[in-house]
Amino acid sequence: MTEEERAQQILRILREEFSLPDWVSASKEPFSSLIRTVLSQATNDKNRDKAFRNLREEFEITPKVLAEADVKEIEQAIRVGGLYRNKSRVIKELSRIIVERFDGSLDFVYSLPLEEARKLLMALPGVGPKTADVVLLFSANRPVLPVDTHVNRVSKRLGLARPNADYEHVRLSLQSFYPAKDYLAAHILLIMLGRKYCKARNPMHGSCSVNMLCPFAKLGG
DNA sequence: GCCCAGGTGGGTA
DNA sequence: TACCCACATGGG
Repeated sequence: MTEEERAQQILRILREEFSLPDWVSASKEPFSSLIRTVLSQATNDKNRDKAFRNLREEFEITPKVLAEADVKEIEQAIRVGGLYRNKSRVIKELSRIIVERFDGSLDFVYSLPLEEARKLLMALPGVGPKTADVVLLFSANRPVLPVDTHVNRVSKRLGLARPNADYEHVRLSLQSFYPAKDYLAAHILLIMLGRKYCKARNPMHGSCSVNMLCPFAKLGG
């Protein structure tokens, strides 16, 4: 079996094992997508959602409104999400930059060449490759496959990326195995696999191939 | 009480 | 370039 065939088989198994949530097909407005993604950094979904709801109750989620908002009020709204001092500063500051530099709009994510759009996003404070790629994929359906902590770990354990690969290498490796139409599904499904079977520090989950509960036990090594 | 969660940026060698 | 660390709440 070639690497490509193996990668395809992995995706097939994942599709059988997990069902993609409904929201996956809905594309989201890029600015609110960016704010949600910043709030999600190193935080669980529940707290991210609470923080986003609280923020939306206090403020209209637009660059103009958030650029002018009081940082302390943003802090109070998003506190439940954790890392709230950093994130509140980041939200205000990136909003200000979007107003001043991009005329208050992230519409460039739809139109600019992918690498340019990516660079512009990553130049915003608090926006690294993961956050930029999530916005590009989820709101503009651009062909990038975001690598979060689960995707990174699981990809390496399944041999979809080299063990010492950095963010870009993991992303390009995964993208080379799948057609662009599958990037979203692969991203979500690898996360679901990581959450369920391949915990970071649980020795029982040290390798998917030795955990008989894991669907990849049947793939071996 | 301890560990983890859909990262990023700043510092050090 | 390659690590190391702060950031911080809530849930299991």
